Amino acid sequence: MDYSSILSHITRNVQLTKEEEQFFISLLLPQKLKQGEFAQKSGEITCNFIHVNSGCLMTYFTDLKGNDQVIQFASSGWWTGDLHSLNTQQPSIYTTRALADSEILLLPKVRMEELLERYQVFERYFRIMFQNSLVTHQNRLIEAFANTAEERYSNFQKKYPHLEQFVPLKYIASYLGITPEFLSKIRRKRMSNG
Amino acid sequence: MDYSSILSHITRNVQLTKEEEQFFISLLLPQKLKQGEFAQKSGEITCNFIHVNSGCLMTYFTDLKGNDQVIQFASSGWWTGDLHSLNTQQPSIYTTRALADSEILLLPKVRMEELLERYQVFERYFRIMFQNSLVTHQNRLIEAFANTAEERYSNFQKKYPHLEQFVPLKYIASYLGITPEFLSKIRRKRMSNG
DNA sequence: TTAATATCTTAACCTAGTTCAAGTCTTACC
DNA sequence: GGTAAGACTTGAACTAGGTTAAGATATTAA
Repeated sequence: MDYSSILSHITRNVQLTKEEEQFFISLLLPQKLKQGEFAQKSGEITCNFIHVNSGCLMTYFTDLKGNDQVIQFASSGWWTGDLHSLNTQQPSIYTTRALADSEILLLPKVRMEELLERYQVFERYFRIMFQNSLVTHQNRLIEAFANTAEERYSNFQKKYPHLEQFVPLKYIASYLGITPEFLSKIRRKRMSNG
Repeated sequence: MDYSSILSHITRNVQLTKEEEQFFISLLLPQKLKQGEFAQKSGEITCNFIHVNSGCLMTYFTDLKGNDQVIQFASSGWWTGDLHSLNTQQPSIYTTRALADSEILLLPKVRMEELLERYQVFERYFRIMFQNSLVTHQNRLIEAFANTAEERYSNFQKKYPHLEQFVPLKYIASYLGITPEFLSKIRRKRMSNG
């Protein structure tokens, strides 16, 4: 397994010594997923924080009516998984699944705690990472309320130009908070208007 | 100014020595706001991270059409402000304003950096705080997509029972992502159905 | 190659939520 | 005390987006 991707993402924010790098890598469990396979199923307790090394995963939530609601797409360089379940060790309400053949690195909860205890630089790294992630989520919230579905679709395409090629449209619709039928309408309207 | 509230919120997550407590407090700038006054205006660069000691603040975003979109209410014990502007030192798109007479504590960006440099325990505190905040934001996102306006209003009332008494309804409507008119309708329907 | 299954689109009809305009109730201020 | 301004409600007309159901296009499996 290639660790250069995850290390370069970390060293964008903090500097690591060789020792810190080595220890960090020693904690990670590499795993390969084929398209459609699960990294985490809802109902299970989340034991690992997940880093995407290559490929693409999505996390979704199945509501009472049985509808899947896509919360997040995660491609190379992203952390994903259910933080709430990881923190509280309650069963997760989310499912995380590979949209393409993917390589992921699992950081088990107890190992992560060891890491944070031992090398303070990782407290800093995760503080910065969560802080940035929070900003992203705030933006998505504004996006969801202030824009129409069509605007959200445009913004999605700008932001994730590579995703649309291999993510089924129904999941994109779900991510945008609309039905696949309505996304179809938007796309059709676009075609005729140029 | 009384620092027991902020200290107790911190020591819920990490332990502080007397020295760390003292240093932390020495960085804070107390400020009193009367109802309606601004803690931060959009267009300005955010210099401070804001902690609410008493009272209540709201943060909103004014979109291109001139509509205010309420992002967050923050009452005693909450951190608020614009993290994106604080990080990047670009002008903020948010306004933060007192909904009631309030006491706030400002932690200036440079002081915060000093603090994190000097006492690692605060890296840990803010890491945990941002991590929890992220979970809250994820939940709000699901809430926004998966529930009707009426369900969101019910959940809001359960979650913030004290707010409705002094927050103007139009801001609650904005927080819920609907128009004041439609909130009126929901309330009316509720009355007649019991 | 064919059946089977999942994805995507179309169209008719339906509803949650918006827009706009008017009217009531407070609160604040000269 | 009168009037101005903001907050809340009401109702009628409208629209973004949902629902249902059917058909068209992949994609997969055998």
